[in-house]
Amino acid sequence: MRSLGSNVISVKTIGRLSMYRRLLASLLGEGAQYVYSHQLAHKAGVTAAQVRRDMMAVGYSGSPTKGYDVRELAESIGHFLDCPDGQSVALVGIGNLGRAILSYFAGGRRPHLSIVAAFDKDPYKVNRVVLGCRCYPMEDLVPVIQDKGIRVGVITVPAGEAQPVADTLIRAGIKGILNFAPVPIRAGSQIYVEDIDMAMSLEKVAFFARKGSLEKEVGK
Amino acid sequence: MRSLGSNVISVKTIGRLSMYRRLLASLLGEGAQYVYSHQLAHKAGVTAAQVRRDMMAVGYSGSPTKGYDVRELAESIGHFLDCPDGQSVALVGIGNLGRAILSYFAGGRRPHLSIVAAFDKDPYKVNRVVLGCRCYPMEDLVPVIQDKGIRVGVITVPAGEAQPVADTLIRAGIKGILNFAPVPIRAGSQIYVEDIDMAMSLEKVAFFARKGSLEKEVGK
DNA sequence: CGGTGTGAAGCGCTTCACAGCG
DNA sequence: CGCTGTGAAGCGCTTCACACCG
Repeated sequence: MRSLGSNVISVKTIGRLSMYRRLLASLLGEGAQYVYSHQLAHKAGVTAAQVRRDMMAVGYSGSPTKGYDVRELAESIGHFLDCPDGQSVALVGIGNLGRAILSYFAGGRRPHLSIVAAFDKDPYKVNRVVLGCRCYPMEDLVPVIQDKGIRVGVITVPAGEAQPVADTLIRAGIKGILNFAPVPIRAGSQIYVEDIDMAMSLEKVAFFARKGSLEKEVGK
Repeated sequence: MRSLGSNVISVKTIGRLSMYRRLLASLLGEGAQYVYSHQLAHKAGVTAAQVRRDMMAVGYSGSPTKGYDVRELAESIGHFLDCPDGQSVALVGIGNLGRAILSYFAGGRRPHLSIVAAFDKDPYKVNRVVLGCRCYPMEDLVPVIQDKGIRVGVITVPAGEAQPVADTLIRAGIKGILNFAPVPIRAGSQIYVEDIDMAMSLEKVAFFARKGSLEKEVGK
C-alpha cells in the first residue's frame, strides 16, 4: 500500500475511478463476487487496458484467474478517493439547477460527500430548509463556510455573478469549485476548478448529430 | 471558405468554439469592435495559440494589426457550428434537472437550439406546457420525435432507465444524445453521445480540493 | 489457455517558435 | 514593433503487446 502521493495521477483517472466505484456498487447489489477488467471496461465504456492501468493508480491487484474481487476493489477505490471522515460541500444559487443538485447530494444521500449549506441572495429562499439543506443569505457565505470548514463549493448562479461568487468562495477558504455557470471561472493554481457548461455540451451534441459522427463516446 | 468536412475537427475544438461565440456575444454587447487572440484566450481560460489554432478550423482570418473583428468572427463561428434553419431537441425526464435545462433551452430562448418536446412517464406531468415546452407521455416518444424530425435528445432520467430510453431515442432516429444519468450510455458509432456525470465531477473536485491541486483549470 | 501487470509504442492535442506582414 | 498563421516539437493519455502466472 502506497500512501505517497508522489506519483502524479491524472484528472481523467480520478473521474473514471469514481465511475468504476459506482459500477462496482451496482455489481455488488447484483451479487457479483468477481469481475474481469474487460467486463468492467464494457460497463464503463472504456478499454480493458484502460481499466487495468487505472487500477495501478489505486495499487489494487486482481487475480489472473478470478479477476478483481468486487467488494475489495470498491473499498480500495473508496480508500483512495474519499476523505475518511467525509467532506462538506456548499452550494451557491438555489434555482432549478441548484435544487436538482441538492436532491442528489443533500441530506446525507451520499456517504462521503454532503451539501451542508446553500446560499442565495433572494430573501424568500433563505433561512429555510430545502431538500434537507439549510439555506443562508449571501451575506453569511464567508462566516458559514469558515465555521463549518467547507472546502468544496458548487456554483449554480447566472453567468454574470459566477466570478464574483467564486472569488468570495475562495476568500472563505474553498479549495475546489464545481462551476455550472456558462462562463469559465478564473482562479489561482491552488484552487481546482471544474466547469460544466451545459449549453456548450448541447451545442457539441447538436453539431455532431448533424455531421456524421464517427467519434467514440467520451467518458468525460 | 472550405465547406468540405474532410479535415477532421476535434470534439474539444467544437466545445471551445461554442464558448468563444458566447464570449464574443458578450464583447459585442460591451461595444467592442476588435479582439486579439490573447484577449479572447484570457476570457476563455486557454492560451492565445489555442485560440488561433481553433480559428484555423473555422477558416476565419484576423488582421495582424487589429486582431479579429468581433462581429465577423461570431458570425463565422455561427456559420460553422449551426444548422441554418435551427435544430430541435427532445428532453426525456421532467425532474428538477429536466426543468433546469428547459429553463435554458425551451421556448426559443436560444436562437439555433430549441427544446420542442419533453417526455415523462408520470401521468401528472404530461399533456401540459412546462417552461414553454409541450410535455408528452413516454408512449408517444417515437412518433413525436419522428413527426418533428428531431435529431438531438437530452436524457435526465434515473440511472436505471437511461439505457432503455437511449435505445428508444435511437430507434426514433436521434443522432446525438446528451446524457445526465450517472451511467455511461452505450450506442453505436453512428450516434454521438456526451455524458455529463455530475456525481463524478463533484467527486473529482472534492478529491483535488484535498490534495493540493497543482492542476490547471479545465475547459471541459 | 485466459486472465493480470506493465514497458514501450502510438496518437492527438497543445504549445513553441518563427516567418510574414501592416 | 506586435500580432496572426502555422510547421514542428513536446507532452500526456491511451493502446499495444508481451511476460508472467494459476
